[in-house]
Amino acid sequence: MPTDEQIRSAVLDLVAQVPLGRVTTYGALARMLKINPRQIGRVLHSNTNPLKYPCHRVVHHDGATAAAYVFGGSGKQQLLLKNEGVVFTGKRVVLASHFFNDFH
DNA sequence: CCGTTGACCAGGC
DNA sequence: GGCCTGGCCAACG
Repeated sequence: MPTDEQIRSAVLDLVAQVPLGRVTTYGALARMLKINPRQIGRVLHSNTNPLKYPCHRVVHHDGATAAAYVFGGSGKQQLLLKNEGVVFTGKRVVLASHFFNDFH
């Protein structure tokens, strides 16, 4: 059994792999690590380190941005993503063209 | 110890 | 797509 510390670093490691202009979802990460999606959110929330881990590239399963993004809310997260060239349809990311799944 | 909460998700309407 | 419901499970008070 992996310790929660291993889980934590595994999540952050995966997030760090998401390239510029691409995104992934909480659920996708959760399935990869065989854990509950809520744990993903917990890890990202308790480890706000935007400089090292691009947590703004993690969105909801439907492409919606995180409501409680620590840096300034979903609006700020959208701004950061748009800044990387991510295309939106209204309030949600176009997952069809930006979803990243080629993890190591 | 226990009820509540929450950076979620899938299914049904 | 939107709204509700139930399930999930660790963290918090």
